[in-house]
Amino acid sequence: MRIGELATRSGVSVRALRYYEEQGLLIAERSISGQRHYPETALEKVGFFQDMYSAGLTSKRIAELMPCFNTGHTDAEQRIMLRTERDRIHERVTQLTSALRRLDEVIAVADTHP
Amino acid sequence: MRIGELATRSGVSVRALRYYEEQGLLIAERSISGQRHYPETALEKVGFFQDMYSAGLTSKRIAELMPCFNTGHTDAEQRIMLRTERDRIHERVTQLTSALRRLDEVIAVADTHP
DNA sequence: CTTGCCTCTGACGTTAGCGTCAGGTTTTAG
DNA sequence: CTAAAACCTGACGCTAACGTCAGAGGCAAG
Repeated sequence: MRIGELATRSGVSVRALRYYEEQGLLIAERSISGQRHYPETALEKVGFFQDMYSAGLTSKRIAELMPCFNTGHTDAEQRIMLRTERDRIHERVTQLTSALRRLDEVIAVADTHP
Repeated sequence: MRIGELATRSGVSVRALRYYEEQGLLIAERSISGQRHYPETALEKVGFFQDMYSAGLTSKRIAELMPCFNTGHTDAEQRIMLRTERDRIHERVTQLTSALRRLDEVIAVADTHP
């Protein structure tokens, strides 16, 4: 499929998809005229990118993760990085949960003092 | 206390504290010579800011929250905003948890295919 | 054929939360 | 008293993930 279709189906912008290619995340095949063509599997990858971005990983980190994601094979360094990111995200969940509690307290006070 | 002490005690930079003041979040009293002086309660507020920032709220949003945080009183509009932010954070926790699961899968594969 | 939508490559703009000088005053330690 | 350390106000820099033109080519329909 071409870039517009992938954009609408995956819910990201055309610009974002070209950006992913710039970053080495999602390199498309090209038609003779130079237009990008993506396989169906690109959809899944874009979803993975969104998850990772929303988890606070950088493009560079995600690029480093792609070999693992594609082949399921890793070296020692990659496994360390995987755990590092995992732990970072986990800590972030903890932080967010803490923020959530604080907001809930404020909300509770707001409800009893209307 | 002065800005340097608050910075070290709260773990944020002096620049950040001045930035908070720019954003209307934490306005210090001034000595005659113009130096900022903070009460002890500033520590708690800075912690609150950090929680909110880390939860993805903007300075503007946090500024809107401060009346609730300070006085415990809210109007209808503020209560709506509180719930909106709360829900946003909750959704983000869900996203992060999803990202965490994906990473865990990759890690699991990595461990069984060393 | 041509209309209209899609795509291409640059390349500059944006936003937020600070970092980092520069150049000058104030406070503190000895 | 003096030197170091801390503080002040601008003001420019930075990064990341795109947004947003501009200008030009590509492609299915009528």
